[in-house]
Amino acid sequence: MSDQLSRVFAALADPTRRDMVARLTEGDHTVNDLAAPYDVSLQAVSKHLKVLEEAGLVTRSREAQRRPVHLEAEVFDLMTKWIERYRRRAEERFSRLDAVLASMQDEDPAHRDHHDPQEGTAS
Amino acid sequence: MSDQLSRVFAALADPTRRDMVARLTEGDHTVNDLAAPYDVSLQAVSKHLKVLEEAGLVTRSREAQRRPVHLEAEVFDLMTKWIERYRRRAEERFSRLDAVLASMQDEDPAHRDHHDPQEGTAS
DNA sequence: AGCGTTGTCAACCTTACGGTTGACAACGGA
DNA sequence: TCCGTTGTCAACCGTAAGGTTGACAACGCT
Repeated sequence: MSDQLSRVFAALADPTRRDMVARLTEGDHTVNDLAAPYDVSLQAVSKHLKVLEEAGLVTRSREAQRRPVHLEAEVFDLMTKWIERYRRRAEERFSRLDAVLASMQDEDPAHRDHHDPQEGTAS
Repeated sequence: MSDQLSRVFAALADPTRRDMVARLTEGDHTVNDLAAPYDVSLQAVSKHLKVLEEAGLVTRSREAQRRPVHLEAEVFDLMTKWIERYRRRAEERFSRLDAVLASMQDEDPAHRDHHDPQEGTAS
């Protein structure tokens, strides 16, 4: 679980943590505040926050004895970039496939061009 | 780990599985084929594929004794939707904050509106 | 029919995860 | 100064994750 992308995905794999992130989009919250809706101990929530923090999704400052939690939405970009990169690749592949199928319908089925689309080097 | 969104995030939290997904954007692969680059047993790869399959990211058909693995890229939308939804919320909040700050400079700082925004249900 | 290839299933091991309780630090307010 | 509030740290527990090895099913080939 070394790299950040893994930590971000792992952090968001938990429904409680996703819900916390969702609520933090409305503004900063204290830990008690965040914990209120869930039927778990405050300590458990504290642990969840640690996970979110280590993923870079959240930062915690100090304000007297309170510890306001703040969402760092830029980290979303990390995921979006990864997802969009491979979604795009998959779609390009579909287009290529469509093209091949189209040319197969167009032309004489006897001897087809074997398009052999260039294999892109993975990552 | 009941809901699909959790399963998808969890599936992509593993670097090996992310790499498999990345390679599958170039086209279907057999299990042995997929396993080749990694320094783990074939059985481990088989398990990874099971995780990806249960997350809906991948399907497996049959072709003689081979079991070609196919990427189901539509599942990406699940994540993108979730991410974009809350990213947008966070950005809207920034805009509102900017507006408040602007009005605070403009107006008398005595008493401001307390917005108390409606809590969105995270699903 | 027998063999090699391809892949899964089952059992097991170790480590990480999510939860608990108990102790305690840090701070504001009476 | 003492107390309540807020939150973290540490120890522990049960379960799931990711890895291994061994057995074996399913199929093509000769």
